[in-house]
Amino acid sequence: MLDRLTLDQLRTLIAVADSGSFSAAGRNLRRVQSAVSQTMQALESTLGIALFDRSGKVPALTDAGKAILEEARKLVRGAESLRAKAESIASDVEPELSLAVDAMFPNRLLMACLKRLSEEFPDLPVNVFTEGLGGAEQRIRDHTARLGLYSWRPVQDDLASEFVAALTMVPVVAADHPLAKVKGPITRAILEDQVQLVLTDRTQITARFSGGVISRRIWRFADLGTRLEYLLAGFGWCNMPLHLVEPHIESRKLVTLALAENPRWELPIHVVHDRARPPQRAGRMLIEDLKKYLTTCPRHTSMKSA
Amino acid sequence: MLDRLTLDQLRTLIAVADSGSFSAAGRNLRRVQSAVSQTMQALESTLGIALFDRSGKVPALTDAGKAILEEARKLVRGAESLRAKAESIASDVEPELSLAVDAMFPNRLLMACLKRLSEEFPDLPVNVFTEGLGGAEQRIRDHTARLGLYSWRPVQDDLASEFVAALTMVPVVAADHPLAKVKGPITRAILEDQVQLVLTDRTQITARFSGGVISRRIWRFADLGTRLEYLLAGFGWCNMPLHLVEPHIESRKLVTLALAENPRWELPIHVVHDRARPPQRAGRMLIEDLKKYLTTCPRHTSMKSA
DNA sequence: ATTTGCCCATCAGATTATATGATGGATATA
DNA sequence: TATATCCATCATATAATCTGATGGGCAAAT
Repeated sequence: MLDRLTLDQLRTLIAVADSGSFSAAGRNLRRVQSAVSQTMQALESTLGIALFDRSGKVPALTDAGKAILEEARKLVRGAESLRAKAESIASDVEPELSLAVDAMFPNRLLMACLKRLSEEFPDLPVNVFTEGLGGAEQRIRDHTARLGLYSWRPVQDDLASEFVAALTMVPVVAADHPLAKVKGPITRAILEDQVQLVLTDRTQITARFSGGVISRRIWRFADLGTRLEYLLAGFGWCNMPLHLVEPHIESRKLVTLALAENPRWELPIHVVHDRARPPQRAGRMLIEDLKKYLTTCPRHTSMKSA
Repeated sequence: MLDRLTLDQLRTLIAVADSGSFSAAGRNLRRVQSAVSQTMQALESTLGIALFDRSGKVPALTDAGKAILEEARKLVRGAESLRAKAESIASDVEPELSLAVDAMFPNRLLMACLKRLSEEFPDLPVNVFTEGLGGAEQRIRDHTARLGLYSWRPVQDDLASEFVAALTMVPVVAADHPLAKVKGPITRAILEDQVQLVLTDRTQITARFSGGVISRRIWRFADLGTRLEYLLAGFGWCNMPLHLVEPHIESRKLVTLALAENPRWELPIHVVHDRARPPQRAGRMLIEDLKKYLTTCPRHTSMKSA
């Protein structure tokens, strides 16, 4: 034995501290009391300090013993972390799964897929980050998320993507907005004078991307929810995912604009990961489920899949 | 054995990775090669993954092996940390010693004491933080320093202190400053109209302490060095520790002011620690040395000790 | 092609460490 | 006093690790 300190000694110390006596620890560890006694003596001998005051009926931890107990807990947690890593390698399952999802993506769909994932991998920690423009990609790049679900930009050598869905986008305005009263197709000339409510990128990733901007007068918002509120309040018009505005259209709070150009268009959504960090079993299962769901659930009529 | 993972297995893995082969690792660990081979097999069996690709002449670490190696290094460092803690408990020596020292304290004296400390405890890491007004006490409070050497304020229930020295303070001005030309004692009325160069507290600890401020016109500095430069440049007067200005006085760059009140006064310096964190052997030795040095070295004539 | 040096896996047996069960002493409670 | 529970120590059984021998393989030098 190269060095006499062992993880077993430390686990036994923790068991003694948590159970209150050597024999209780032995019962918990399914060992005889004398084995616990000997292991504690071996640990004291290895470290060269007294961990227990044995003047009472039951040995009491010394101050030194308490300090070492704390270190022991850290070390045993580290060992559990190493074991977890080995297990995830062996099973080809991620130790955890972090998703960065565009705020436009339909949450009901994602929740259904994540519920199934949780049933298959009950111990898998899952983080879901809802992000605005550019935020999801930023998370892939800084490794705070493993998978992204967002409108992906092409020509990215370090990122790999798969098309998952096309999000139907419609131009809408509040029912009491002047644009709602225009008869016939709305030309670009009419739109240019109206306020367009535009999403802005908190990051610098899409800073130069100005696709879809038609109006000369622009109000910018960093998140979809705030923009929707201003839309409903009649401040201007914008393109919105159909599934997010359908209830408001049906309740006549919003009106679809009949544009002369681009009346409806599709925003493609991809699942994206860093090429150096491909999805393992859990991630791959989630991706397959997302695609399957989009094929087999026609009630998501605003969605299209490959 | 409660659990088969051992620190010895992990140390052996590290030795193999660092030396390049099982037999080289065995030589480093003073073991036969077959013991290393068997230990690696036991580790692979314990974790359930292949750590080595054995198709070549020398086993090569797999990707999984590399990932586990990294975790192994963390864990072995944790074990070393626990051992260091046990050793410091056994020897009643601090694991490390951090000092927060007032910038006015004579560095030559402190260096001599620290040199002796280093000889007595060659493995003791030492940090010295030189601080302006209030900075040293802040470090004691936020536990970034264990001992402070500064002009201590009384009535601090959570801090304990010992008087170490009295620092002689003298009012000085640049030789070409108008104050240097005044004949006879300088009254308060004269001083009040001149710029006084004052140290200010970066922290809030002594924010309300304005002792020693006489002039109506005040320039504030956060550090002693900058203040000295402005003093030498003739911007104003101030009280300085004698040992810091003695060379300038002798070279006639600075002149001592003959004040009608308080011509010279003493700034008491204490060694301070948090009551909950008393000095152990190393700290106690340093304190004793500081006191002894101040008694036995009369060439530090600007210093007084208890 | 042969020789030399170095590498590793496996084996049998020696050595070391750990677990078990018995024993006796101590403490706390009824 | 009797009972229950605790621990340290001991002798022995069991398990784990180390050693040295053996044989196979690879790479470089002759």
